[in-house]
Amino acid sequence: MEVRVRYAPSPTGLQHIGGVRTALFNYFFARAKGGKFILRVEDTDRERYSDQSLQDLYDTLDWLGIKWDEGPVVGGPHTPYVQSERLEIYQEYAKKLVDMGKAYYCYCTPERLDALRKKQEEEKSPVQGYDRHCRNLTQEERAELEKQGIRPVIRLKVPTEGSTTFHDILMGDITRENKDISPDPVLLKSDGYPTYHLANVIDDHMMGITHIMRAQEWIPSGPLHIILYQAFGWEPPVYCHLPMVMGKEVDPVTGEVHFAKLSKRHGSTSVRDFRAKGYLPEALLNYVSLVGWSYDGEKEFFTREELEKVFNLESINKAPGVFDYQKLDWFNGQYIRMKTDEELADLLMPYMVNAGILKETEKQRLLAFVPGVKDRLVLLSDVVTMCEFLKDQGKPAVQLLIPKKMDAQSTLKALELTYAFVKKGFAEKMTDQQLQDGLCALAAENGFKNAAMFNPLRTAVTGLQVSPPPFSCIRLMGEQEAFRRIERAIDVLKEEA
RNA sequence: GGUUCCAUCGUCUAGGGGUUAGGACGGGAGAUUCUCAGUCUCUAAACAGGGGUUCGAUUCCCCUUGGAACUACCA
Repeated sequence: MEVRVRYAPSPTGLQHIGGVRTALFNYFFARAKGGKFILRVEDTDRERYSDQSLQDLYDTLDWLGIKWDEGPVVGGPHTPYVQSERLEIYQEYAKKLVDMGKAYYCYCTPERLDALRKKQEEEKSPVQGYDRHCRNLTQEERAELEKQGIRPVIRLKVPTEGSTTFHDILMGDITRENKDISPDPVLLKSDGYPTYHLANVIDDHMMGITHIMRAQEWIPSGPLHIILYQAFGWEPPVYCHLPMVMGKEVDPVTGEVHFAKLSKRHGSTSVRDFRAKGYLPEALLNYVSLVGWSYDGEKEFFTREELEKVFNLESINKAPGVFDYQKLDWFNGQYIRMKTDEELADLLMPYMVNAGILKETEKQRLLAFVPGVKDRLVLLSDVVTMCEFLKDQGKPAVQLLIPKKMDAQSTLKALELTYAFVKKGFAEKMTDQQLQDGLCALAAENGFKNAAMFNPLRTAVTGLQVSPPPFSCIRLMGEQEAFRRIERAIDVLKEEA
């Protein structure tokens, strides 16, 4: 049987790491099995829905290179794939359940439910949730409430006795006493929209989903969904609950470490933010795939294409995993280093333009600068701070120009020699490597250490003591400006000497 | 509180009845180097505790402890 899996997010916020991990695992599994990956938009929460969230979903999957076989935009045999366009289906099936005596209309007001909840909390009642007030209303009582114009919800009749078990490929059998299952959850809201439970079960069935891969936070509702499948007389799909992605937080006061669902963490975990900071899609995809899944414990670099072949359910971990920002950073640096200068320049350009450092047309300058920063970048956005030196700080302080164990006199000599050489080198269109080798040779000839040549040059050109390689900096800022700054530094040294 | 799930270095993980418990990030040390990075080498660091089962358990079972999730007309 063909594997059919889906990613079914709710467009109520930006796509975050946890969601993307679920999407990825579903997608890879489908590809590895030669099956179909379906995208379904679960936009049944009208209060929290936003168009931007939906757009963000598409943008994110697109950025990661994840294409869906069926779903919105691309269509498919089970159109529509957007739940708000399938309302009649849910309503019809909900009514069917009522007709079969497996669900019922409930007229309880939000106020009554609130009061109930509060009371249960105050009394520390071991029983929580709906009190099944409307479960056994008579025809007359219902007619009366209808007359009052109350729009009812439809609730599922959860059996009060016995237990329900479902099988999870990772976790094994999971059983819950029916009395512990959410008492008669709402299936159809008073606005006519379905809740997750209803819509999810109906769509998964109608769309022929074979494997449900979702986060472990859904385990508690597993039995509930089984009851729904049974009520409809449908065969439930295979379940595979994915370990959660956790965030680590250290209390700044007590120093206590604590963990929580990453999506509940403060701070940015949206993919859009990662993207904006300059994480590469291949790095994020690679790292995220390794939270909760591993290949052999050794190999950890995977392209998307490799994962599409090699991903398997058996190697998914059961325990939740902590999202490690440092390791992600490391991956990002590694992937940056794998880029060609040309590719990296293209990736960096938007950051330069955005920061007002370069114009779109100045790619050649950036290209000349790239070799100097490639090994230094962790995030693409780091390039902006690495261009700090472009700002003219004015005359450099003498102490900054003079390297350790040298004086103004010798530094002056070194910088003059360096300047003469650099000027000539640029005039002769030497490469960075030639310039570097040449300057080292010059240092040796004159009994200077390399640092005696490079450090004053760096400070003269950048005004800083830490910077990308001087020649790279010169290429980015332009020879004219660089030479002006060197001459100015020479003047400073002359005054001192 | 109730219910359910989980448990190998700080983190992600490999392994599995008999191993020097392996790798990676991060940490530490060193090398390279014009600064910072990067790169290379070395290194410290783990089977939560207690009971079983067994000739032998980190591995299988139970309990404890710890962590997490759920407990909405949100998904």
